[in-house]
Amino acid sequence: MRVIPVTNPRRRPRQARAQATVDAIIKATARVLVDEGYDHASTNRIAQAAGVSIGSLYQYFPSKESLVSALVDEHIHKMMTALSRKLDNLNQAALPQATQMMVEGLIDAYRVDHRLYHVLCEEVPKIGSLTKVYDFERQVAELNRGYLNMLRDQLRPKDLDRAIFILINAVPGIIRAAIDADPEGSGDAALTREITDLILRYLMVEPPV
Amino acid sequence: MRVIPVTNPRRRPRQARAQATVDAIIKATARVLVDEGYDHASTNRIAQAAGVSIGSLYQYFPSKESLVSALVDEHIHKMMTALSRKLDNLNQAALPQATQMMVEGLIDAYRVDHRLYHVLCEEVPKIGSLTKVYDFERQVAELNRGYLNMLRDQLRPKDLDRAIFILINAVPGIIRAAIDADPEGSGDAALTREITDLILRYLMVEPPV
Amino acid sequence: MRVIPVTNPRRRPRQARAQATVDAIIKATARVLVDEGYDHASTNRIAQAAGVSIGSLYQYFPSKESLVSALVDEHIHKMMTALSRKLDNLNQAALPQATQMMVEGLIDAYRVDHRLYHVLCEEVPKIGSLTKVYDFERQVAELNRGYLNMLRDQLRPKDLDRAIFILINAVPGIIRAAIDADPEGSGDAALTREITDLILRYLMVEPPV
Amino acid sequence: MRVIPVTNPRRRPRQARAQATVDAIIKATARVLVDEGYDHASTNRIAQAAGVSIGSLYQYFPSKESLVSALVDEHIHKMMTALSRKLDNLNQAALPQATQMMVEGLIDAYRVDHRLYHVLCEEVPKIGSLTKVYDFERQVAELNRGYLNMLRDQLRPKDLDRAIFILINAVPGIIRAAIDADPEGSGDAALTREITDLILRYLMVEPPV
DNA sequence: TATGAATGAGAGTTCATTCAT
DNA sequence: TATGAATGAACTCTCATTCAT
Repeated sequence: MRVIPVTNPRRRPRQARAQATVDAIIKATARVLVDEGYDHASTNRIAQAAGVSIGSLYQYFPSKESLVSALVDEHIHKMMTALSRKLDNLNQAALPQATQMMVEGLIDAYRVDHRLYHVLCEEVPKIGSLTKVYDFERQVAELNRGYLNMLRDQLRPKDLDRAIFILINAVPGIIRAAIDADPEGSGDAALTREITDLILRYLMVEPPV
Repeated sequence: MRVIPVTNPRRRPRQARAQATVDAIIKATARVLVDEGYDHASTNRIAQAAGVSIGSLYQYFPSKESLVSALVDEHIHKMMTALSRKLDNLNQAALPQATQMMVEGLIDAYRVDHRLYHVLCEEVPKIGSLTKVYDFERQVAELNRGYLNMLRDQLRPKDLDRAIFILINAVPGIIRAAIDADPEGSGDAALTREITDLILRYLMVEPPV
Repeated sequence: MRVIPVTNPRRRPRQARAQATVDAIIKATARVLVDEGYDHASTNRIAQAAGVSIGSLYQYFPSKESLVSALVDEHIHKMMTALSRKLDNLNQAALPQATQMMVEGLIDAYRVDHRLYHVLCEEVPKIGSLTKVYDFERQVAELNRGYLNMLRDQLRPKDLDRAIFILINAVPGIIRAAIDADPEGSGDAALTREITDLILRYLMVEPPV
Repeated sequence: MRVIPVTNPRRRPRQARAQATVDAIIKATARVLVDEGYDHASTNRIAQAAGVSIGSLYQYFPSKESLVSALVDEHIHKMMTALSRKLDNLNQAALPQATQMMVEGLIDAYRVDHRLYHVLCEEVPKIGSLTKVYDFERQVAELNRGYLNMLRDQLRPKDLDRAIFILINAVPGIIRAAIDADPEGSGDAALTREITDLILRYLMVEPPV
C-alpha cells in the first residue's frame, strides 16, 4: 500500500529540537482546530498553543495553508495506516470477507481523530492544496480497483470503474454520518454488517444471506 | 411536502422595492460566491455586486452569516422544488418506480445551480446557522420515511430507520461526485439506473432484473 | 506648462469629508516622514498622525507605496508650480535672462518643503512607482528642450540633447547640496549667479561677463 | 591620497579563515543587493548566500547597518583606487590635462560595480552610518582642493571653495546618469570631452578650443 | 430609507537579532 | 568558533460592522 509523504516544510529540520518543534506545531494545530474551530485557529493562536513563537511556526511552514496541509497529510497517513491494519491477506480473501475487512478498515480509518477530521471536512475551506482532504478516498478507490479487478468476472456490474465510483462515493458518507451520530462506536458491528450488505448486494449476482 | 421558511431578515420588507433589494443582495451573494469564492466574498464586495450600499445590506441582513444563511435557505428551497417536480404520484407508485422517480428528482435537485452548491458545501465553514446546508438531506429523509413506512412489510431490511440512514447518507455523495465529474449531465440516465439498482438491491429481497 | 495628476486613489471620494480625510492622510505622511524618518513611517503610525483609522487609510490608498506615491505626485506638482512662477515670459527672454529665470525657479522649486524632498530622495527606496521622484527633472528637461530648441543656432554645443542631458543632471545636484548647506537661503543670490555662469559658459560661445 | 578604514567589525579577525568569512559575507551582501534589491536583502538571506550561518554573520557584524556600512566602505575604497589609477602625475599636469584625467578617473570610479552603487544610492536609506555613501564625493573634493589651490591664480572663479562646491556637486550627477543610460560605456570618450568642457569653461577665463 | 465614510480588532507574515548547543 | 533554532515586535493589510449624514 502506498503511503503519502508527510509534509513539505520550508526547511528540513536538522536537529531533534527542530523536529520536536514541528511536531508540537502540527499537534497544536489539530488541538486548536478541534477545540476552537477553524475560524479561531489563527497562526498566532496555534503558535501559542504549541508553546512556540510565531517566528518558529513560519520557519517550518511558509504559510497557514501549508501548515494545515501538513496536518491533512499526516491525518490521511494515519487513516491509511488504520485501514491497512485490517487489510492483511486482503488479496487472498473472497469477496464477502474482503468487503467486510475493507468496511471495518474504513470505519477504523474514519474513527481516527474523527473530531479533527470533521473540522477538516466541515470548516476548512477546500481551496488550493487543501482539496486533498479527499485524497484518502482517492487512495482507497485505487486500492479497491486493484482487488476488484482480479475478481471482475464474478461481479455483477459490467463496468468496474462505474461500480467503484458508486461505492467509493457512497460509503464514506455513511460512515462519517454514523460516527457523528455514534461517537463511541457501540453500533459499529451493525454498521459494518449493513454497509457490507449494501456493497455485496450491489456487486454480486447472488449475495450471501 | 414541508418547506422551510426563507430567511429571518432584520426587517420584514413591506414594499416591493425592499423585496427587490433583498433579492438583488442574495443573488449577488450567489454570484460572488461562485465567481470569486467564499474567501473573496466580503460583504462590501457583495453589496457592490448587488448595486447597493453596504449600509443597505446590513439593513436587511444583520450579519454576514444571516446573509449566507438566507442564500442557503433559498437554495435548499429551490432544490426541494426541483425534487418535488419528479415526485408526482409518488405515493401511488410501486417501489421500483418510486425509487427511480426519487433518484431522478435528487439528481435534478443537486443540479440546481450546482456550482453554488459546491461552494456552499466545500468553502463555506459549516458553523452556526450554516450547518443547515445539510437540511435538504434531512428533509429528503423525512420524505422517504413517510413513503417507505407504507411499504415496510415488503422491505428486506427490518430496521427502517437504519435503512433510511444508510441510503440518505450514501446517495448524495454519489450524485454530487457524478455532477462534479459530468457537469453537462450526459451520463445522467446511466447514473440514475445505477443508483436505483444500488437502492433496490439493498431494499428488496428480489430486486427486478 | 503641463501639470501632473495628483493621486490614483482606490476610490474617488464623493463627500467633502472624504476629501478632507485624504488630505489629512497625505499631510500626515509628509509630517511623519520629515519628523520621524521613513523607517518609522508605518501605515499605522501615519493613520494615527492623521487622526484617522488605519481602515480609512487603506480605503483611499490601496498600499503604502500608493500613499507615498501620491505624496510624491503632490510634491512634484508643487515644485512645478513654484518653478512656473519664475518662468513668465520665458519664451520672450534672451538666453542669459532665461537661464537666470530658470535657475531661480529651480532653486525655488527645490526649496519647497525641502526637508520632505530630502527624505523622499535619501530615505525612500526608489522602487516601483517611487522611481518617479525624479519625474520633476524629466519634466524640467522637456521644458528646456522646447526653449533651447528655438535658440539652437546660437548655442555652442552642436548636440542639443547631449547639452540638456549634461545640464539637467548637473544642476539639481548643485542646488540640492546648496539647500542642505544653507537651509535659510541667504546665499541664494550668489548661488543663482554661479549656476547661471556655469550654464551660460557651457552653452554660449561668448558668454556675458 | 587618503583612504578611509574599511570596517569596524565586532572582532578583528586574526586568522585568514576569519578574513575569508568576512569577505564572503560582504561579497554576498553585494550580490544579494544587486540581484534581489535592498528590500529582499535580509540578513538571513545574505548569510545563506554567503554559505555561512546567521550566527557567524553576527559574529563579524553586530548589526545589519554595520554590514552594509562595511560594504559601502569597501566600495568607496575601490572607487578611490580606480580614480587614483588615472591620477598619476596629476600635480605635474596643466589644468586642461589634469581636468581630463580627473574626469576619466571619475568615470572609471563610478563604473566600478555600478549596479551595486546604484542600489546603494537609490534603495538603501541614507540613515546613520549609511550616509557615508557620499564620502567618495567628499574625498574627491579634498583632492581637487589641493590641486586647484596650487593654480588658484589662473582660475576665473575667485572663490575657490565655491567653485569646488559647484563642480563636485555637478559632475557626479552627470556621470551617474550617463552610466545608467549607457552601461557599456561606448560613449565615454564623448562624455569625458563634454564634462571636461563644462569644467574648463567654468574654471578658465580662456578655455582651450 | 439609503448612503458610504469610518472604524479597529485582528489577520498572516517578516526579519533583525539572540542564544543554547 | 560556528551553527541554526528560536524569538517576538512590528509590519502591511482586510473586512465585518457602525453610524453620521
